[in-house]
Amino acid sequence: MAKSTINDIAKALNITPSTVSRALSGNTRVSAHTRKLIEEKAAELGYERNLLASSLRKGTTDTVGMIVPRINRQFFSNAISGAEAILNPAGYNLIIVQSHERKDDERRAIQTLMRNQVAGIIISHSLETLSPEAFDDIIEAGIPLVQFDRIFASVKGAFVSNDNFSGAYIATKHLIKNGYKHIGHLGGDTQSNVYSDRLAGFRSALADADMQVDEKLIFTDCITRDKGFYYMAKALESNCDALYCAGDYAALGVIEYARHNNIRIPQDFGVVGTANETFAEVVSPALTTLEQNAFDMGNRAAQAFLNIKSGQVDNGDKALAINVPMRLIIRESSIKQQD
Amino acid sequence: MAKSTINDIAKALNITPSTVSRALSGNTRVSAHTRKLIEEKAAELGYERNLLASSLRKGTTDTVGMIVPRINRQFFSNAISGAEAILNPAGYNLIIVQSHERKDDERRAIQTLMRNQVAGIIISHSLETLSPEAFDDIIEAGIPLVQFDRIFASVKGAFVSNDNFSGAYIATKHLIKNGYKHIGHLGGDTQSNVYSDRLAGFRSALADADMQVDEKLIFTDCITRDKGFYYMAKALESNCDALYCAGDYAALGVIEYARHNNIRIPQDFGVVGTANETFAEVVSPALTTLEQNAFDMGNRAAQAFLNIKSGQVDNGDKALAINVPMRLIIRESSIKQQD
DNA sequence: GGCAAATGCGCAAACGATTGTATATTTGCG
DNA sequence: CGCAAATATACAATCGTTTGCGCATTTGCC
Repeated sequence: MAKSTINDIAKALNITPSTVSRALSGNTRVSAHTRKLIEEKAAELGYERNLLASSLRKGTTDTVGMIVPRINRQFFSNAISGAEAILNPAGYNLIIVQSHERKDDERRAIQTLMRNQVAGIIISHSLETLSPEAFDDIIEAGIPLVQFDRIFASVKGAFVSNDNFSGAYIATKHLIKNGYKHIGHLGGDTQSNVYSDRLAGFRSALADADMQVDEKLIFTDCITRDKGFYYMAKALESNCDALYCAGDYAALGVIEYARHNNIRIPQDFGVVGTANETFAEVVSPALTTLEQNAFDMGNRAAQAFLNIKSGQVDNGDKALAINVPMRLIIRESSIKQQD
Repeated sequence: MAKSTINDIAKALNITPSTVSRALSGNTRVSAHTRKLIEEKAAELGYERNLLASSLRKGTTDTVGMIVPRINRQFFSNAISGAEAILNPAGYNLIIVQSHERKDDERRAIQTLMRNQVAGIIISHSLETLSPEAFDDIIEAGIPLVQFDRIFASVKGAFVSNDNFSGAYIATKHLIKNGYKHIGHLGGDTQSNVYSDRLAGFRSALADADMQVDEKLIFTDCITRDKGFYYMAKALESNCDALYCAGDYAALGVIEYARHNNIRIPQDFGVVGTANETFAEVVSPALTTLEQNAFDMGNRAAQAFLNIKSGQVDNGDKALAINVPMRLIIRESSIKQQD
């Protein structure tokens, strides 16, 4: 019932807490005999080390904080699993906090984590966060910081991002190769590296194919299903015949608009999404989409943290800047068929 | 850079740490004048309270641990958000751990949380966990415990579950009303309350309609897409014409099998799923499904924790046993049409 | 003006674990 | 056997906060 401490064990055995501590923390000089006694007593009393006390004394915790906009997105939940897969074996616990895409929540999350003396912070910032002062605070406090996916380039320190530019380039190229002629883009807020890079990749692919970019076909606040539906209508007014969407939800809206209006995908209209959400494979027609290797990104972000922690790389050093390739998963929605 | 402490503030102001502590923690007897001085100095030094030290001394933390099988399921991520929505305003932080449906991971998670002296634990156990000894440990250690969704009835203490029985009953009834004659069930491991209750509800609905239950049409290890696909074939061999599935992924497998084999849903075959995963609305035909109000459940679980914490209810008391109703969302896949 | 109550703050002991240093005991070796 | 070295344990300080107690000083009230 009442939690037991090393002092209880010490008292019961008529020895000092220091010996108990040493015995329980492993290797230091304690005789095999007393060690055995201590271990037995500890088991008997159901002793569990109080990590608060331990961390306070040691001045470091084995907890890493991870802040993401929302955990109910495949991308982020997989990234979390990827980070876990590295951190747990390394003896760290991961604590996960959602910012709900809100700046204030994010700030609060950072504060909470710092007050809890986390060993490091891995973050993908909320879309509402436009300036990263809070991030600099983290580094200044000497806490290892790793940004992933959504990056503030101005912040010192490690980051792991998708190669959004190349991904968008490939996706757009794919639409071009399939014979679509008037290709548009449903993107997100270009204040975010994610969306500005995707837009840039889109433009670049068209330029390389000597195709004109029609600015009327570029929408930069379109990452939801509703918006996708809405802007699809707009795009059609400008004779659009294909869209590269920076998000699958927007692409879904596009597909639904097409279905409601008897526009045949992929024959009359091509669409490529981004993220490979679960529904992408299942929706009809199945959605061609750019996959982000979320698990891998979480993995690398965690690895970057470990590298900083182990002193291989300074916190605040840009040495750990990683761009993870994206992969185009080709399905039905973008394969133009002759009829 | 170097983190500052109340001692730093005290020294700078030539007062004692106790006064600083009192000033910073609110109301106690500190003059307005010194309080102001302290607050200014704290801001100047960028002071952040060290929660480890604080909690150690106070003997309690403001952190609640939540253990779920996986965060990348709509149900669990929404339940987490629901819990957050209650706990954050109440001054608690939520730390989330995944068990990955593994018994050992779950055990480790419990241990970690307890070592971190969490204020309480909210858990939906892994499917691998068949006996709940670890749960009793939690209560014995005096830590408030709330089970949600997946419940061990033998464990003392609060729980919040779906009303799986009534939900399955309604879903099955719906298929009956739509004229399906030979209805089967794709369920999960009946060692879990979730699936045994759904199976019971299914049986009960058939019984109340004076319909025979064909045991060959009941499958109890079928909650994945692949299994759904596979058992759909089996079910058809026994002339099945509708399935109530205890999970949407299995229902998806059913739909895919039907599509590949030119079986028309809903005309020739009816299907109802459970959980209302994102794809349910999007798949074609759109899937009729039983919605679990995950957010609400998380909410109530958190509320139950608060009730225990505030002393309104004893930890280990069954008084907080809540069954949350499920709601049938009727879509295309179960509406038998005459043709 | 005198006395009780309230106020403001310091002192010091916790919370539970870790760890540098000191002390006692044992061991090894010539 | 004697002495140095190694081993096993104890002592005590420390991590940063909180908090009961105590002592001044101020305030309020008759």
